[in-house]
Formats: sequence, C-alpha cells, structure tokens
Amino acid sequence: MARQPVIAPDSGILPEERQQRILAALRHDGRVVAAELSARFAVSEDSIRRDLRELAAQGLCKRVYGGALLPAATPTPLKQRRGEHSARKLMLARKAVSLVRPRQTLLIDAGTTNAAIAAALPMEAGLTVITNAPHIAQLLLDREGFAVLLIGGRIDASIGGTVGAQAVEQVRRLRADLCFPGACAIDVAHGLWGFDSEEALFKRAMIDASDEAVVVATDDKLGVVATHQVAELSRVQHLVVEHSADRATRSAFATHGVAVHRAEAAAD
Amino acid sequence: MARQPVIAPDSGILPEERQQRILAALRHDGRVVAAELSARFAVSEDSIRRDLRELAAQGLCKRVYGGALLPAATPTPLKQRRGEHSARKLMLARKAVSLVRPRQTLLIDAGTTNAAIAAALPMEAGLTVITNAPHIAQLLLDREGFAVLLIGGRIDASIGGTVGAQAVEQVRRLRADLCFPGACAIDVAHGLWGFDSEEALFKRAMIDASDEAVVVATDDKLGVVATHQVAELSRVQHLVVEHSADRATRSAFATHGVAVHRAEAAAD
DNA sequence: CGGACGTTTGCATGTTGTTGCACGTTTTTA
DNA sequence: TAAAAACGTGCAACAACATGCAAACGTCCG
Repeated sequence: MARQPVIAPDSGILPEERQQRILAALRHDGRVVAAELSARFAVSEDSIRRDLRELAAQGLCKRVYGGALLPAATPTPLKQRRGEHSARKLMLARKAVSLVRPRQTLLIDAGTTNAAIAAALPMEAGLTVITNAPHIAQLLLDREGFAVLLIGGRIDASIGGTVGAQAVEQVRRLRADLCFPGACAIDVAHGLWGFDSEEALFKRAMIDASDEAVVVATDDKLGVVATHQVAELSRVQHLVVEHSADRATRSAFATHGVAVHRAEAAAD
Repeated sequence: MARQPVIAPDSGILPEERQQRILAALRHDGRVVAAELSARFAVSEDSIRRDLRELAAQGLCKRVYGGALLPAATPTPLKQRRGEHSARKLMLARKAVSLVRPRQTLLIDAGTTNAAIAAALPMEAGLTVITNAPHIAQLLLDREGFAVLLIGGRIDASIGGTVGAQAVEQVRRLRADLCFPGACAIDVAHGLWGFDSEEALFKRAMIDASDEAVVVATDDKLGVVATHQVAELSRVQHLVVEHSADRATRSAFATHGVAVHRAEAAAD
C-alpha cells in the first residue's frame, strides 16, 4: 500500500519551536495530552511522543501515560543552597558590610547572600535591621546587639521570606538608610531583575523605602536579565562584585554612575 | 454479553494526573471516599481502588474500607529531638498536636514549648501556621509541607518573637481555628498570665482571633499568677499538662469547663 | 547540477499500560 | 445470622507506547 507522502510541515513550524510551544502549554496548564497536541500541531502522535520523550530526558517534563505533566517540583533547594558558595559569599559579605556605618537602619532581603551579609554585620554598632526572612531575623537575634524588625505576611517557601501585598504595605511605612535587595540578575542597560513577580514588587518597595541601595551580586548574575524588572540601574547606588568579576563589566557599571566595590580574593 | 468498550478518558484526564488529584483531595480534606472519586473522575471504582492501592504502597495514604485517609504522622526523627527539647516538653507537644486536625489554621506564639509543638506537627496535613517567632517559621519552612504566615513588627529579643502594636494589628486581621498562646502562668481563679505588658496584649489578641485556645503548661506554671493578665479562664478551651501534674489541680481546671489533656509519661 | 548525508516525519509491528467486567472473598451493617 | 457493600484477582479489550524502517526534505560538497 502506498504510504502517505511525508509532506513538509504545513504550518511551517520547526520541530524545536514545536517543543517550545509544548513546554509553554505544559507550564500554562500543568499538563499536556499527546492526542490534543497531535491535533493542534497537525503532526502524528508519534512525533509528539518523540518530543515529550526528549523534553523528559532534559528534565523539563514528566512523561506519563497519555501525555506529560510538570516535573515534581524539587522542594528542597533552600536547605541545600544554604552554606553553598560559602567562601566566595563570605568575601562578598565582608565587602558589603564595609558600606554600613554605625547606628544605621538596614533593610535586608531574603536570600543566601544576604544571610551571609547579616552574619558579617558588626555587633555593637547600634544597627537596626528590617528583614522579611525569618532565617536572617533568627540569625541576628542569636548574635545579639541588633534591633530587629520583622516584615510579616505570607512566606514563599522558595524565597525563604515574606512577599506579597501585605509585606509591601509594611515596607512602605518604613524608612531605611541602606537596603540590600537580593539580586537575581543585574544588567547595565536594564537594571535589576527578579525571577518572580511578587518578589520583584517587594524588592522595588524596599528600594523605594531606602536612601541607598546596595546590590551584591555573584558573577553569574552580572550582565544577565530575568523575567521581572525590579528597578532601573539609576536606583542602585552601590554594586558589590566578586574579585573575579570581569574588568570591562565593572567599568561599564561605573560609567553608569554606580559605585562598584570589588571583594577580596577568596582564600580557598 | 458484549462488554462495554473501554473508551478513552472522556474528561481527558491522565491516569497519573488523577492520582495526583486524589492525593491533593486527600491532603485537603484528610480523607477520600472511593465512590465519590469514581463519580468525580468518571471512572469505575475499580480504577480508583487501584489508584489508592498504589498510593498506599508508596506510603502516601492509608487504605481503609471505603476510601483512604492521611497516613499516620511520621514520628519525630531522633535527630530533631535530641538535646533540642527536653523529654518532658516532647511528650507535652505530642499531646498538644493530637488536638490539631487536617487543614486547620494554627496561631502559634513564640517560646520553646511552642517550638516543640511546631516540630511535632504532622507534615502533609495541609496546615496553615501563623506565628510571630522567626525560629518557629524557619523550623516549619525546613520541614516543608506547611503554609507559613509571619507576624511582622519589632522583635523582642527576650521573647524571641514580634510583639507590640503592629503585631497586634496584624493578628486582628486574621482568623485561626486553634491558637497556642505560650503560657507564663495559669490559674483557676484568675486565668492566663504573662510576664510582660506587650506580650500579654499580644497573647490576648491571638486568643481573640481564634476559635479555640490551647494552653500547654509545664508543672511550674500551674496555679500561679504573673504580673499581666492575658485572659480569663473562660477563654481557654484546652489545657495540656504533664503526666506528673497534680490530680487535684487537673480536676479544678476541668470543673471550670477546661478540657484537660494529660501527656504520656516521659520515657527516660 | 547531482549525489551523499543527516534530519524529520509517518507508518508498520510488537510490547506495555490501563480499564471495565466477572467472580469469589472479606468486611460492614441491619 | 443474613444481606449488602467493598474488596482483590484474573481476564479480555483497547489505547498508548517503543522500535525499526523508508520516504521526503535540506544541506554540504564534488
């Protein structure tokens, strides 16, 4: 029997593009059905299955009978992330802390880098620290000598601190000398970025409530952007980078009016 | 007789997705009924039974006649209870946790006894926990499976949590099923007491925001008073005491309408 | 221009997974 | 104790799956 000729994809859609769209549909609905995808893209179910198999091999979806689901969310990143990169982050934190002066009020975002900064803050400098991260609050309580204010609200487990409307509202009623918004990404042209919408809004509120903003960024966060903008670069007064940070990148930020501070080399 | 043809799932739901939804329903309600699931997903009860059997094999549910229940709470790992809490507080916490039902919202005050309770709470019971103590919030975040809300405000270092006007105002906007106000002292005639004025006001706000109050008290707190009254005894529905608590004292509270729960004897 | 090569695709084939039903057993209830 | 409900198991039907293969298409050279 004559086999149906294999025609070129009528919609002109490329295989890789199709996979991206499958992924988008998966993330939108939480699940995809092979038969439905076959109809939507006008290809055989075999091709769809091949796509799903490939995506599953990359860990981007979980293959199940009849289609695919979102992969089981890795629920344990925070505990593991803590203590990671400790030597490098310690040097960053030491440099960041040198910007703090006695009796100032600090606004410290959640995050492992910021936890390192909190751990490096000088005791007996009469500092007041406002934070949305219970981990950082507890850390400062244990060290004693700090006045600690907690930002309330719903805690996002993946962030490790409170975000959302209630948290933003509380920050609006406060005023700080310095703030440390955790950076997900920072770029000369487009400023500061966050991964999550709520997170970005909260960071923006932090910056608005502070006289100066200090962004502490590991190398992998420099020159890249994420999905949600926090603020223009003009809202950032200080940038603390690792010793290994690219020289051209550093001068690029400096020419845009940001004071760039380079950490000492890690001793490891 | 012609067997009814095995048709494709009409609702387009994937088998594995169905299992996930069953699990979600189980964690939401604490129980599921096979017949109801059969109707909801438009599959035979046989398939539902197969799903439940499979989930039970993974320890994700407990199979019972007619449906399934949440698995028995995982006993607290030895690592956590070693040294952290005394054996007496552990027994108190276990008794206190037995009053908690799936999907409830809890209001937990700061304090070491309450930290023991938080550590003993069953995971995957869909609990929402509101607390003013960063230590308890962090503890629950690390254990995963809890929705955590933080009460913001100034942290009192000697208490280990937020108190004061801002914290009270936030509690007023919340509603909980159960609250655990840390007890400084409790007396039949004069009710619940606190050492600090701000602390007492906050505990009072907690009780006002909850349907029921559970006071967990070590022996040294029974029958004594402190300086600031929190609430009359009529606002306390449950009292959890140690195994060693005086019998006369227990019956005295019981005759005043308080349900007295006696913890098991400590094993050591 | 044309042939070799790799990629993508649909189809054929055999295998695996899922489902509903029949039947006998166990558990609950009246 | 008896009836009813729920349960487990084996079975057959059907859907989904993996694999191998050949056709169609694009690209890279000669």
